Amino acid sequence: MSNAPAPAPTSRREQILKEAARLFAERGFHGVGVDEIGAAVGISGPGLYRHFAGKDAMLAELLVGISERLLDGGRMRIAEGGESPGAVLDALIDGHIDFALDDRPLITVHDRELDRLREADRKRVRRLQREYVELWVTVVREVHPEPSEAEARAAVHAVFGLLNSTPHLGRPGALPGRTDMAHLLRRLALGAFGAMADGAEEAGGAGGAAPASGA
Amino acid sequence: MSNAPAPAPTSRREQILKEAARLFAERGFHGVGVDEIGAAVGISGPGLYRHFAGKDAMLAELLVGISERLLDGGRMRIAEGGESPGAVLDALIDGHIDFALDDRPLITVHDRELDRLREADRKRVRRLQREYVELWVTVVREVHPEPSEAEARAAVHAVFGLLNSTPHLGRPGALPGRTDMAHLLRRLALGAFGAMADGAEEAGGAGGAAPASGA
DNA sequence: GAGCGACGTTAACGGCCATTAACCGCACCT
DNA sequence: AGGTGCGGTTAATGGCCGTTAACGTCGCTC
Repeated sequence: MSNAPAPAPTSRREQILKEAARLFAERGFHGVGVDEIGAAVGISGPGLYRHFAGKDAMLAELLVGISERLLDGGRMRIAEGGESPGAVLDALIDGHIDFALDDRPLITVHDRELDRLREADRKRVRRLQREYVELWVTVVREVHPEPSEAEARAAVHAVFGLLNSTPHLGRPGALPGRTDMAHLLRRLALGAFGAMADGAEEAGGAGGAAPASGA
Repeated sequence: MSNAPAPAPTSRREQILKEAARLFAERGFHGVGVDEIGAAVGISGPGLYRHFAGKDAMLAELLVGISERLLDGGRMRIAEGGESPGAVLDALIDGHIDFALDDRPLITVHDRELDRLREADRKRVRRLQREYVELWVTVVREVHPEPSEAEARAAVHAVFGLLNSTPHLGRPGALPGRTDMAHLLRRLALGAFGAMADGAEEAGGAGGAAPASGA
């Protein structure tokens, strides 16, 4: 309950959340004042309190929202099931890349401001994150059974770091465009997972276990 | 006689910086009060002003310090020159991993609080960061000449994200120990760079394509 | 054509927090 | 002894900022 008020497609709430995400990403939760957030959507200061209980509530809704969307997306892709575990992993990677490229500010805020939440919300977000990670770990281990679970989990975290690196990129166009970037990130991620396996089996079977599928 | 006030090697300043780094990493620059930092080193509150001009000064010294150490380390390893470009890249990676594993808080603060600096300091830090990246780009392109410079640069950023992922790891020991972690990260990084190259040449060589050199 | 609820506005209030003031004691030198 | 200065202390001070109050205005429905 309590949800589904938003009748309109892009309600005021969503507009506020979007701007808040951008500002939080740029200057940090504590670095942004409510007046700024208000100004960003054309209203000023305390007007925000008609839409949110407080500044904390905005952050909470942002973080929970991201985590849920990531997890739901992951579950969906797994449920759809590809032709092989490798295809599912590809789908997970592509999904995460879309997210990282399209919602940079959210990604930034996501792993930066978690501790500013109230205990309850923080636990909820952590739970969602953990489930998302475990989703990946499961799939990764189907594709690459050799490494230990601890290794696989660490590798998943590392690949998240890799995929989430886009926000750190400098403004200038000294970088590939969106499409090229997506392809590059996908390759890098697959390469990393492949190397995780290669090292673990030590067999020297460079074959890479035919990790990918697509294209 | 008072117990060793420790005028020793690790001066009060360094002690303060270390604790400040930890706290900034945990709760963010704005999230930490000077009283907390003071308490962490046994003195309280404004006593810090005997050692630093202000809270900002601590952050500035931290960020400049990290950036300089990273860059110097990188330059040194390049100057030493390995037996091959691949060996140099290995050295860069190992160096960065040591840093990431030993100075987690610093790494966290490093790419989180950059914008809280005064214009001058921020520019300085950015310059150092950029030089460090370019160092890597140069070496990477010697090992893997095929990809464009833009791709190589993006890949370097991504690998930084991968290597810097350690701070995000949960407390529990559900993860590899330091040594295993270092080996794993190294493999992942090399795998990513190898995949960057594989994709660029389109050779279709599914395997690791003998990415680096090292062991 | 009155009433009401959604949405804003501006003006306090109150707390937190970085920074400064004013003051202290010990170590060390002469 | 006497002075100097470094490293601390506790008590203001002053500003920023989240939040609340009190008050207006549409636009809608009965």
